Parts: sequence; C-alpha cells; structure tokens
Amino acid sequence: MNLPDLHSSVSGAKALLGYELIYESPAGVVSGMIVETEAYGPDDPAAHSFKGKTMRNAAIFGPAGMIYIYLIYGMHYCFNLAAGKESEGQAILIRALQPIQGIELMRRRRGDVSDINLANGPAKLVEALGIPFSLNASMINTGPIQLRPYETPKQITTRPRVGITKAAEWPWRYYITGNRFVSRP
DNA sequence: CGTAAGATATTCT
DNA sequence: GAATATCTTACGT
Repeated sequence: MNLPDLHSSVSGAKALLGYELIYESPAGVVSGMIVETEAYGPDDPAAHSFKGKTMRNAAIFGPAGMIYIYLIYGMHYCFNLAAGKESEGQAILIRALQPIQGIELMRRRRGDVSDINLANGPAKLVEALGIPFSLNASMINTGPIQLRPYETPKQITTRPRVGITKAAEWPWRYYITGNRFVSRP
C-alpha cells in the first residue's frame, strides 16, 4: 500500500503533505499534490466527531483511510480522511492542492479563476477534482480516489486552524513552507 | 489593500 | 433560532 501513516490525525496531517491525490472519472484523470492539511480529533471540540456519531459524520468513525465528505454552509463540500483506530473519531481535512494532472478539466469545472485559485481551499479542491458526494464513506486506494507519494516536503509550517472558534489556538494546521498553492500563507 | 453580505443543509439550543 | 472545518462578489479606503 502507498498509504501514509494515519495512526493519528496529527501524524497523518503531516504525513499527507507531498502526496498526490488522484481522482479518476469518465471525464478524465485529475490530480494534485497535497500542500495543506488540518487535523481534527480526538477530544477536540472543533471536530465534527466531538458530539458523537450522526448520520452526517458517520464516516469519521470508520477505519483509517475512509473518505469523509461533508456539506458546509449549505453550499460547499470538503474532503477528509478518517485516521486513528476505528470509532475514535479522528479526521484530516485536506485544505489545498497544487494541480498536477487534468488542469484543463479543473479550469472547466472551476470557471473563470486563475490557476493559483483552482484548488487552494477545502471546497475549491473538491470542485476542481469533481469529487461527488456519493464517494463519502468509501475507502481510499480501493476506488476512483487514489493516494500515492509524489514529493517529500522540504519544510512544514505549523499554524492554528482556519475558520473555527472552538479550540482555535490549537496548532493543528500544516502546510508546505513557501508553497504558492496554500490557501492562506 | 480591506470589510461585508449572501447562499443555505445539518446540527444543536 | 443560531452557528458552522467556505467561497464569491461588491464596495470602501
């Protein structure tokens, strides 16, 4: 297997940087290098799993490598991977990609934006890759979504997570230092 | 450069 | 009724 170390959300968030995330659909192959992630849970008031399992978040409680896709603000989808042991409720949010394959397809899906803006945000990358919500609760590397090593980051920057109010000071956001495709350097 | 508003599903109070 | 792991457009400095 080409899976990174997902034994916890924090170690997985760091290990995923530099991996290539690939989605193969009938429309074509699109992929990008993961340049920014955030860790959620366990015992994390900002995590969707904190208040227990619901219909929406059940995939977080699956085995490491299960895909969790959720709808936020009624409009945007975000892509996560479950981490840790089954039913621990840990997840890693993929926040930004550097486009590699299928850039023309991404441009068509994202509309009239500059290349830097194709996938430099959690909802942007889902739209750019064209990942459908139907892949929620499926496993990475067993279906159309694949992960493989691409590049080893030279340096990783650690910062507080973006867009949350609970546990906002926890430094669980990681990105490749100096990469231009990070959402908020 | 900056701040503000709008879209609107799911969950919690 | 209010908040939320967001993005885009509009408008003020």
